[in-house]
Amino acid sequence: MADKTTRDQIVEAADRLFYRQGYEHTSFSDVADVVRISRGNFYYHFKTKDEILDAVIEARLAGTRKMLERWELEGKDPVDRIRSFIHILIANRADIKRYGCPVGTLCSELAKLGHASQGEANELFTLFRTWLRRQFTLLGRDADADELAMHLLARSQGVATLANAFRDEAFIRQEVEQMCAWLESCMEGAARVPSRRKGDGRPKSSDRRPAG
Amino acid sequence: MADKTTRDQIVEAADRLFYRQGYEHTSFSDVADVVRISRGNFYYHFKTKDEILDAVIEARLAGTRKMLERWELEGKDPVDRIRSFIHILIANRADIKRYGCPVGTLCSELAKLGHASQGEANELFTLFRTWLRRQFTLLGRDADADELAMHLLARSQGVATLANAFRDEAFIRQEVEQMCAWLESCMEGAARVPSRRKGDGRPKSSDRRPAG
DNA sequence: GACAGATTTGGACGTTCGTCCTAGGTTCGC
DNA sequence: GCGAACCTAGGACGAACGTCCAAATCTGTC
Repeated sequence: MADKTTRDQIVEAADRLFYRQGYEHTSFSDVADVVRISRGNFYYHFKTKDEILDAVIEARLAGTRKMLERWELEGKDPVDRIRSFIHILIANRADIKRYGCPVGTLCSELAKLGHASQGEANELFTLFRTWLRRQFTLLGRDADADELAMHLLARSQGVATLANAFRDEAFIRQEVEQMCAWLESCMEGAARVPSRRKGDGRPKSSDRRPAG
Repeated sequence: MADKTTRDQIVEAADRLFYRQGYEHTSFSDVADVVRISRGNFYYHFKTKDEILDAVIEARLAGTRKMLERWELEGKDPVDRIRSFIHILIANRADIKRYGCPVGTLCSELAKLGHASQGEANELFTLFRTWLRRQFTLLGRDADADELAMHLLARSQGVATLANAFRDEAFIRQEVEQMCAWLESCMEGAARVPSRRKGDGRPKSSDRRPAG
């Protein structure tokens, strides 16, 4: 902690505060109080508040990419990897209950503000979307991989929103279980996972697709 | 429009602006510009900004209750009524794409602000939850009616969040279709709808429950 | 037409915000 | 141990905010 640069400390504190209080509702003073620097010091590291936001988003993007790579390596097959995604709801349930989803709430807020960095923030969603899509493609669901990815993303978002509103962790567990069951049912009758090979002539996967 | 009281006009304009820009990001001046009154006039009708918010929430609650009653009357059976709920996503797709869900985004914002009116805003969710639960109960799903209601609420929320982030109306249609299919599959093998009678000794409904 | 109550006006007030500047301190190569 | 580059402190600045008030205007009644 002590050897981190001031800039990193600012970004880290801003990240946490933006998540907990929202971007607009977090002031320079709030961040300064946490990092223990003077308000004027910000201007040396960032010219505007928007620049801090961009740095925070960039940090989150980097963290997310790293996490997805880890899942990619650790998961023994796509189903297992997708389960990793679903289970972040469990891992972060306490924060989600109190503050909602970090991605969803940020994107929603920036959309309302008409903020210029909406696109960058949405990239966070796209990261998950693309990653999930690849997993479903690997499972032989080429035709509707994106649809399935978006479906799963949406369900996670909804769970986070309601868990936050009702302050209900049990609901998270409940829905996570159902999402995992849905994932299993998705793969019923699907061909075995191709380790690496592509285009192994599997029949079209659109014969049966429980996507809801 | 002309014969509406100033107070009603304020609430109406604030409602729209809170939805589109967020509560905190909407100033007295913004509302004043829309209603064409001076900023000072607010104090005559409302003592604080929070009071306006409470009035807006109350108006939304009243509107929602009325809508639910209408669905109750117009729907020929619970499945049909639940479909009405699902289809608000279609009816409001343009607004949802641009501003997200009015309920979800408000609750999320107030949660981040630590605002005192969180409870009142969440009551909007509870209204839907209770109504949906009753519909599922009428369908004979007593045991998991609340679970099903929450599930549907969550999915709607997720759809709204993603449709907003990706500015994607097609995704709304896609998911609505799947939700309707899910609703049908929910009722497979379920007893016929009991018109009014309660406790007709139907067997426990937990034998088969596609809730995900 | 005068009066009383309801409504509206425009601006003052104090606070907080993001931004910006300047002066002082620290670090490190030479 | 000196100078340059890096970093920080503290406060000034104007703008915007929510709040509040005194005066002006409107409305209906007698």
